[in-house]
Amino acid sequence: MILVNRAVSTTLDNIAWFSRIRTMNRKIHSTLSSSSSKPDSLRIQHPRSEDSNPETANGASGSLETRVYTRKKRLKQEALEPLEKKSQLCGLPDIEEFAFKKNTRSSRRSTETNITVASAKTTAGTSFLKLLCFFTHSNCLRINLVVLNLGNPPENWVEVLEGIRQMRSSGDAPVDSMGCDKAGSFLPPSERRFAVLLGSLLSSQTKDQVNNAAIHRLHQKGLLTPEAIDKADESTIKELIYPVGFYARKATYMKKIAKICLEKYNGDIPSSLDDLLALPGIGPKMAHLILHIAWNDVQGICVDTHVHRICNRLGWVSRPATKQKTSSPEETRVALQQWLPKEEWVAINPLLVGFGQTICTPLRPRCEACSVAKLCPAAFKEASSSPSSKLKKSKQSKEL
DNA sequence: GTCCGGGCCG
DNA sequence: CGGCCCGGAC
Repeated sequence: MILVNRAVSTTLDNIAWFSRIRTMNRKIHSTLSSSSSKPDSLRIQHPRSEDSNPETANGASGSLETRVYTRKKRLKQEALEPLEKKSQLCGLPDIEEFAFKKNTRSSRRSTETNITVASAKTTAGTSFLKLLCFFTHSNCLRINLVVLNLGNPPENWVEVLEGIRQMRSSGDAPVDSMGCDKAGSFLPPSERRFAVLLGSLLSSQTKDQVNNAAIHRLHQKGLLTPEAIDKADESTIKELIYPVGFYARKATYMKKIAKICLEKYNGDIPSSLDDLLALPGIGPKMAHLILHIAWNDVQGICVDTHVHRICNRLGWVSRPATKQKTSSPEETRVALQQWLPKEEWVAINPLLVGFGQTICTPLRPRCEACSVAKLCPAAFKEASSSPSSKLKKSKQSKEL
């Protein structure tokens, strides 16, 4: 069985291969519509003959006989992805998106094959039309037709990233000693994931050591499972996690999340972005983090204030059609995802967080200690400002 | 003493 | 949007 998926994300309006997608989608469409309710078979040909890209060669050759299942398009509930909206306006036919729902969990990317069908360079950057093929755990071959748009990456970003990596490899930042990724690494999968979720919840707005200790105390009391949290007193949880910021709120969230996990997810944690976001106390930053760590699934970049601040200092992100800094982490996330290759999406967070803790600090960044300062537009410029100007009524006249 | 932070709530 | 939670870093 083969599942066909189209995931489109692009900022480009008029690229030649849009017509290719249209053609392919029409093919799929007509195949589907002629098949009444039953799934039908479909031939997808590799356009290798007209494709000069060497990557094409790594796929299976010839054609694939496939069965196609689709499902009706999911309702878009948020308007935050201008890219997707735009692509919808381009008049692409609605081949539905096959989203893996419940019961489809971990490790589905192990056998992924990445075939570039076409690529195009434009003033807006480079875009690829790719076929991503992989077997799911239930032995379905899943095919994703993906339009990847790499917007114009900033000059020298590779060099900058490499420089930061080197700075980070020597002096170690707090984030290295303990991220929530270590939480419960000794536990069975489902419990480990729950522990990861708790760790993420606690760790934000909190120093890592404090969070580490809190997790440790919870573990000692056997409170790393949804069942245990559900039964435990909220006040008990409060006391155990106490030194973390917002402990009262977080204890409440933990109770609610545990209950939801038990009732809706059979004691596991949600595996989709949307379902994670629906949990109380879980916003975009933590949802992406949890998806990375617990499910090894990369839907987006985990952008916290460090990533937000540093990307803006480096001039890596800006508001659409302007050169202004992005004003929120969410905006930064979308902008960053437009050009940063997906391979870096997971690594970028710990990298920049650590960098932000040690060198590119919010206040008075240590540009003199930064090896990539010469490539940084903001180097030696900021005495007291960061992306969000936060001088309300202050008398910030002293201090440098 | 003031500001910070992720997410929620009004 | 801006206030709120809460401890800790300036």
